[in-house]
Amino acid sequence: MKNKFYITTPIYYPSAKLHIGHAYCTTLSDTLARYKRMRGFETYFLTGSDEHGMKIEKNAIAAGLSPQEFVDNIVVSFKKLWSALDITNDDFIRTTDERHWKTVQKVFTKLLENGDIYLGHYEGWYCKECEAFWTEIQTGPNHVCPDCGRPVQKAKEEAYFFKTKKYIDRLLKYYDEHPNFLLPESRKNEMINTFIKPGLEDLCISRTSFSWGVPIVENPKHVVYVWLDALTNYISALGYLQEDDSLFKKFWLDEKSEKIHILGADITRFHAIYWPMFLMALDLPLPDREFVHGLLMTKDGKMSKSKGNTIDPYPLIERYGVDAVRYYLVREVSFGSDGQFTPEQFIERINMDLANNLGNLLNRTVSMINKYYDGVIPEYQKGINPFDNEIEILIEETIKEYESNFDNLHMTEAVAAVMKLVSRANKYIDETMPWVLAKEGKKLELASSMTHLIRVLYIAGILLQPILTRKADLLLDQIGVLKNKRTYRSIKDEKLLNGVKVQKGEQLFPRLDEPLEVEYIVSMMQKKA
RNA sequence: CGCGGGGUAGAGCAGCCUGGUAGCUCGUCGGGCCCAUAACCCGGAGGUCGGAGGUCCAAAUCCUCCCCCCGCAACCA
Repeated sequence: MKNKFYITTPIYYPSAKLHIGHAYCTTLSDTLARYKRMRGFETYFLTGSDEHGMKIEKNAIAAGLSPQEFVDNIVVSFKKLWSALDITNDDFIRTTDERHWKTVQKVFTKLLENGDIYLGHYEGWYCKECEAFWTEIQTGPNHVCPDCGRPVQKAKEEAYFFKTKKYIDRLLKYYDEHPNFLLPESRKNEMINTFIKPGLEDLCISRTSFSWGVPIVENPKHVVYVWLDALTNYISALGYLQEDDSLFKKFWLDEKSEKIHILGADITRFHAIYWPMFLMALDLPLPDREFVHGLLMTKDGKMSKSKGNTIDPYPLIERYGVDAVRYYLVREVSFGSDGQFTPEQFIERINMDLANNLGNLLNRTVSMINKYYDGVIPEYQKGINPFDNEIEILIEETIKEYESNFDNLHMTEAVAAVMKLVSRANKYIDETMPWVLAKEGKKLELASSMTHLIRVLYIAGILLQPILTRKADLLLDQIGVLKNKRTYRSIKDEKLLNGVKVQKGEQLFPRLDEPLEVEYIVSMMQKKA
């Protein structure tokens, strides 16, 4: 059995502000990391930034800064966003970190010595004005620079290439033997049909046309080009080929560690084809799973800088709180599918699930315990009311469903299962009608009704901790759970809350005025455009 | 014929692999309740499952063709 867990997000490119799509990916990863920690796995969660390349070099010059100053500024904003979203990354790797450079250079040397790399020529369409190479497809039929619109010329430059052919068979075999390596499954077929079958080209891994990158020791006019640099972050952050490689041994080499990369569809090819090849060439174990999440789109399609339809997560966090935003991201779109962000659905999701269902259940339950028991929770007993049994069984089922869904990276479904239990508890109030039981003096039945509701709230509070990083605790505060009883191990303890005093607090999630809030979000979106 | 995903109730989605009463959330209409955040609970209406053909006792589901939307196409999660 595995007892360690290593999870990574992609490293984002600091050429523009992060939008809600980035927040989506990182929040889901964080939720998974928090879940694993809660389940007792020793967990290491990595995110970071991919800071090299010509685009950064150019943007920096335009801003009158050195490339390093330029990325330093933007990375501050990355870290600020992750902090606002309560992201619990253990490390933040920057490709400009010295430790990363060292590892990349040593990796390059190793591949060169092993004969996996050769010096050749890269041929492409070159824009003299922008000093940039473009591909056939990027320049379009008229062969113009996608940046400045001027005509481009065919040009050649010396470059190093990685020999992919050597590893294709091994890669296909790995796909076969590890059906869960690349998820969802359709992605694997896409890789094979689109990129491998038509004949995979060798990968260009160096450039001489710009200098903002990791210099190649053996030939310093070259810098390492994109993917060999970027993908290596997953092991450079753990200390691979550095003085202290204890984390690398613990989380990458140890068979008891599950290694998982979360990534977006657009970079699947690099993660699913080249990254395993690099690792094979280095004679290192491959990741256990790579999960390709879907895209969060707006009504105008994919969010992009050029379309100007990106959603900034900050105003949402400020106005609705980190819990609401995290909940929305995890719950609204099934992890692995594409989804659409609309202001209406954002507000409705918060109102329906968090205010009406969860918040209201807490509120009505605590009110009744105050009213009927002076706030002291009575003793839990099974099977008193006709519907008690059903609730008891559903609690067990919910926990099972939650675990198996989370373990299979179905975070959306895991949360949905919890909310289904909460909803069932709201119904249970109508079924048992505690106000009638109170009037008729049916003490045993009334007590049972209250304790079953409390138990559902307790279970929900614990299970939602990886998502509702703050409000889950506020919920548990209100039902009087001691801080040291908020662990996963305690959820089986039915006597836990006997005699505990509830503490009615503020509404957990106040109901939002939908038309008003939709208007606010829309105005915020237009301000950006 | 570039590759992939999709078209199911007013909106958003599941079901399709392994054919057999079309399901979920929201909205809508009617009712209930009074513990609660105009909330909660119950019930109803609303679908020729993108189109055409085929296989079958039986097709949303399998096969063929067509139409439409979206994404990717070597640095936008």
